[in-house]
Amino acid sequence: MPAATSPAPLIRKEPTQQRSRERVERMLAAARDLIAQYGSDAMRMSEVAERAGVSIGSLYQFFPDKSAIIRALAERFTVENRACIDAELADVSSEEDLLAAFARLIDAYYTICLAEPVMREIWSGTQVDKTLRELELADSRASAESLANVWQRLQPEADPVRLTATAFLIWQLGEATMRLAISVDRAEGDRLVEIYKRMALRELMANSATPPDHRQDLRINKSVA
Amino acid sequence: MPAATSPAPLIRKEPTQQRSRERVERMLAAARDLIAQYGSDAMRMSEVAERAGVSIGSLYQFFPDKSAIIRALAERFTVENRACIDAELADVSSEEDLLAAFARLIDAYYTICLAEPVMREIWSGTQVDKTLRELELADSRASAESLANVWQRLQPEADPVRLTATAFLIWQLGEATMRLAISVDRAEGDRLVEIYKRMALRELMANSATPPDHRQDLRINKSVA
DNA sequence: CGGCATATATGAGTATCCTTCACATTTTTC
DNA sequence: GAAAAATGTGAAGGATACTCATATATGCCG
Repeated sequence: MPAATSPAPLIRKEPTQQRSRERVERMLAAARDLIAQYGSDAMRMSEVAERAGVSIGSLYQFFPDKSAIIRALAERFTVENRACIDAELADVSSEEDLLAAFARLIDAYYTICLAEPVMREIWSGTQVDKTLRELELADSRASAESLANVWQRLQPEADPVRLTATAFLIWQLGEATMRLAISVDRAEGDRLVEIYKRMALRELMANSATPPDHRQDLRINKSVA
Repeated sequence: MPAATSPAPLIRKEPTQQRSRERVERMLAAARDLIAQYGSDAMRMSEVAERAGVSIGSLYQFFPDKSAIIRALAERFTVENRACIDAELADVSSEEDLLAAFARLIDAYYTICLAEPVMREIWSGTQVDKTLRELELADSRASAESLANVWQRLQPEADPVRLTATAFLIWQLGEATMRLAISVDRAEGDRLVEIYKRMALRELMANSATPPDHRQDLRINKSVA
């Protein structure tokens, strides 16, 4: 469990006055627009400042560095998503519910990813630095945790470690699929998401519907090297 | 089908003389060492030159920019892998063969990823720029193509488009799993690879063993937005 | 050998950014 | 209304990828 808490803060100093809060919003909006237009690499700190109508110094008063702005935007996105996910999983009480809810989540996530050029650019940008990656990982673990909890509730006798790991992987692969899907043309993207959905749902079913020792012949050699 | 050919060349001018060929090798070796030690971000062009015992100008005579060196290293890696993949898939003549070969490939790939700090650093580096991503994508498509071909041979009546898409996704998700697995601790990494393997193999079986309209109730809503 | 063309080598210099800092201005507090 | 805290400024600093005029080595032809 490396990097539990963020080493570099997302914001240097929380703006307390009304004026500065508005300015910070303008900075974020400017960054957002610039990223949407040219990608996070091409985003220049000086441009963000200019577009927001503030000086470069003000920018750095609140955001410790360039990646902090990008992370701040990404975080808003993921926070929104978390709410969506928890809402969707809240009233799951059977396996059919779980499968249906998961399928709906995938579709909803795909829709959002397609509609949000900012996220597309952030994730495909080269400046996806370690902190952003860690943020994404932490978020993914949290989302997977929600899924694993519901799942565990439906299958109390399943191995929690394995369930958690599976949920985490499913989630991570879901994100990988989304990034892939939005980077190819729409038709292929749709196809890929559809296939992923089938794979994930199948795994959800397999883990809950059958006793653990089903199909053990597949495990060719458990560990490598 | 965007970005079929590389817009930026991997090398500016192929070294023709013996002397320069050796120097280019030294540059690559130096880059390799520095990346292995501190990651591709921390790699400085000036350091590469110094370590290789050449001037900064010589470096730029052969490599158009920093990412070109990284890509050149990545390409060597993927070329080796391609050979490995094709060899493994060459004498597949039944579905059992295919499943076994695929499982072996995953394990082998995982072993390599664990053993190659260079690749670990390259993929986890922030400077995974568009060109590298495109290179990876193209390579992935090629590998998936090999898989799809074998698969199609075993299942002539299957839909080629879907088969190709599935092979591509399986491959891409395999790479995502590897990157994830080597970025967490070993025990969790092993677990994740194992789960991925199961998912992938299940998908391989499902697509070949059953008629297409199996479990259509899973397709909650086919297209989104 | 001599000389011309081509390939290769050099590293100080340029360009581009991110980031800092000393100082100015506004807002809050008492 | 004055001290304190928060906020604002932009020129200057610093890091580093990359270029270019110039120099040297190598191959080639007579």
